[in-house]
Amino acid sequence: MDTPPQRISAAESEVMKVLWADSPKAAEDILAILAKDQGWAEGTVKTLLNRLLKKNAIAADKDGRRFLYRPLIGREDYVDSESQGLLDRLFDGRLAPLVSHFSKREKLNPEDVAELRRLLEKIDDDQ
Amino acid sequence: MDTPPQRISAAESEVMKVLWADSPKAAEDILAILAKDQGWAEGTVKTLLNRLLKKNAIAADKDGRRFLYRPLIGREDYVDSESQGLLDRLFDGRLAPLVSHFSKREKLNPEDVAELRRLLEKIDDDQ
DNA sequence: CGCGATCGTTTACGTGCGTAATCGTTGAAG
DNA sequence: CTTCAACGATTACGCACGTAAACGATCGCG
Repeated sequence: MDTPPQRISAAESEVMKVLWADSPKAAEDILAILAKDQGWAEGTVKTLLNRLLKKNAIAADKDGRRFLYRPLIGREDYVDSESQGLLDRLFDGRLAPLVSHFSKREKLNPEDVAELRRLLEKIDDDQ
Repeated sequence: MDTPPQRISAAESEVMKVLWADSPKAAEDILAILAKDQGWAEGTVKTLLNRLLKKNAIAADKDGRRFLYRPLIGREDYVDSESQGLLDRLFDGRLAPLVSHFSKREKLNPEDVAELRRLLEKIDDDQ
């Protein structure tokens, strides 16, 4: 009876980020990282872990007296839905208008452009 | 004393979208569009308009007995902050990783690729 | 064997949001 | 003038979220 994928909030995604970087991890470790990076108190992190558990976004495997947490949903899937959502909302679902937007806004430095070019070449080669 | 730019919520952005498409507009017109597109009731739209007013995202100019609404913040600025936020959160603020993500996910059709290539050429020409 | 530290669970609370009903004002029609 | 309809303003309400404190179980140490 796994609940269908629910939405992961911004704060929750910070927890996911930690787990995606390296898992499984004990609550203590997660807490340590988030206390440093986000300045969150222990209770905050505990709550977020529980909400993620309820959403079936992570799993907790008993390891002796504590639990080890690991992500159930992949980072790729999360990133995918988030970015697709933005593209749909703002750019009619198309990537090019987004790039165009950034270039108009001069948010593209030469390095970015070079990397994009490399990417396009690679895509060409692949097909 | 214009309050610093506040965050525009998803529902509110639907109202903005209507105004960005064509403004100024009377509440009645906005309502008609959103009732059709989003299925919103009158009260809902009124509330959103007021919240946007409080956020200084739109202005209301008296036109006889009614008001005509117009956006105060530009669509470009909104799009900019939204997309920058996503890039920061998910792609370390860089555009290339996002494009890479989409290509890996096979979300790029040849048409997209062609358009991206055109864009890059144009950017090259411009500098 | 009891006690305290350590985890996880439960409860809490203010805020913003989505959605809407109700209130109050005011111009227009009779 | 009086009353009605139209419009904006105010109030409402449940839910998710960010943030956290309080509670409860449990394991290891003395």
